Amino acid sequence: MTNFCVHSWPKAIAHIDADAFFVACERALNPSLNGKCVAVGKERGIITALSYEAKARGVKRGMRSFEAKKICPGLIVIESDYEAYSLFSLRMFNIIKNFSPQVEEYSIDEAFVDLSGLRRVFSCSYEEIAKKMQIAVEKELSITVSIGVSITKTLAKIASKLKKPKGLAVIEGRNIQNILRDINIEDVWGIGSNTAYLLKKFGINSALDFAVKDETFIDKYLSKPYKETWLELRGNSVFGINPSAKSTYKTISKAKSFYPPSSDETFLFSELTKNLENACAKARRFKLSAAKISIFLKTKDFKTSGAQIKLTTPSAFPPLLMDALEEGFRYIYEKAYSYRQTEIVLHLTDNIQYSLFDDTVKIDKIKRIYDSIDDINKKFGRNSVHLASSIPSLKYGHARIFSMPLMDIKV
DNA sequence: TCTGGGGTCCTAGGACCC
DNA sequence: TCTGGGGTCCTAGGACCC
Repeated sequence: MTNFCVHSWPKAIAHIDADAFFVACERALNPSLNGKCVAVGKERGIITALSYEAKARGVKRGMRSFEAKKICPGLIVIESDYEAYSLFSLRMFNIIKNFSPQVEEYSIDEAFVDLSGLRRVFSCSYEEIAKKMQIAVEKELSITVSIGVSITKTLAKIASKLKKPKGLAVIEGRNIQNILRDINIEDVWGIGSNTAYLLKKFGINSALDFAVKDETFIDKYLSKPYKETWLELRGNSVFGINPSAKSTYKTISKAKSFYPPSSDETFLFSELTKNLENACAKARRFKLSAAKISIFLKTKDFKTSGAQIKLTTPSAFPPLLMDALEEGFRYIYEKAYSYRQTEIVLHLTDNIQYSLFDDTVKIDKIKRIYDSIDDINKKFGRNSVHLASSIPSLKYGHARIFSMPLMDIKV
């Protein structure tokens, strides 16, 4: 074991984490929800976010709504409204950017900010800068955030959780070990259940146990990401702040579970077709094309089988991907199994090149058809127009204006 | 917790090439 | 034909995150 000690502020990083964000947005829009047990996720019947009041009654994320209501009578479950939350998120990031240009939009309700050197600018301590950010967000958006300030991202993330909600905590270099002593190893950012299980076999139960392990142990048993986490816990900043807003994707996936599980070939294939159409629509919005598609079927006992198919020509138009989809489906589908989920993953590229052998005239026609389809779906809602083969999967779905047997269109 | 949906990064191992 | 070493690229799968 090695001890470590860090002095002063080699860097100052804040982690800002909104408190019960989705519910907070709903409350900002509808204050009558204040103080009540509230949860979001009505449309799927699964709790995706909940108020502290509901949490106190034992409601958990991922719980079915009806179960949650049993534990917590009077629980108000509302439909989630991602567009509204995204707007709050955007405004929250903009407020934070008034304090520092070095803001990483880590998730819809979290940001990392580099505050290094700003004490002079604001003529106050890092803690006081954080306090100002907290007040600014609450004043302008009527939502509260918790902030942690420390010398690495990993430590800042631990700090923001210490006093939630509406908390503000600072971990200074000389105080790291005292704080880490009380943090469970599985609560460290980057240490998941598998690694926590492994570490516990070596008697590492707290973040401090891990941080004081010597380097030879880390090198012997763990890979790069865990070594980085280890360094960060010891006060060596290795994860930088990435201030560019996310603008593209490497993969786009669409998955959908259903109940009861099914082994019906037509139904499963239509589910996949729908996944494919939704994924392609998103890819087209970002002007991306799939170079490869992955297809997954998940059985009712959570085993996954999958296939990957490389496309000769990258594309984001379902009709041009249907052969690949079918090929992959035939390869993995087995009658004997019941499946509970289908999933499509598009592996994307942004440079679309047509090979000499591709029928560019046909591709161009399909492109024009999809331009209108995207327009119609935008005006009338998702799935207004879709491939005929995805119809069986829509029988319990949303209302649709009309459907078009696209595959039969002569192009 | 018998498990929802959407992402990213890392690594080991195979293919292929001097 | 045999022998040996070393590099790059790609992929599938695992682990993690919110």
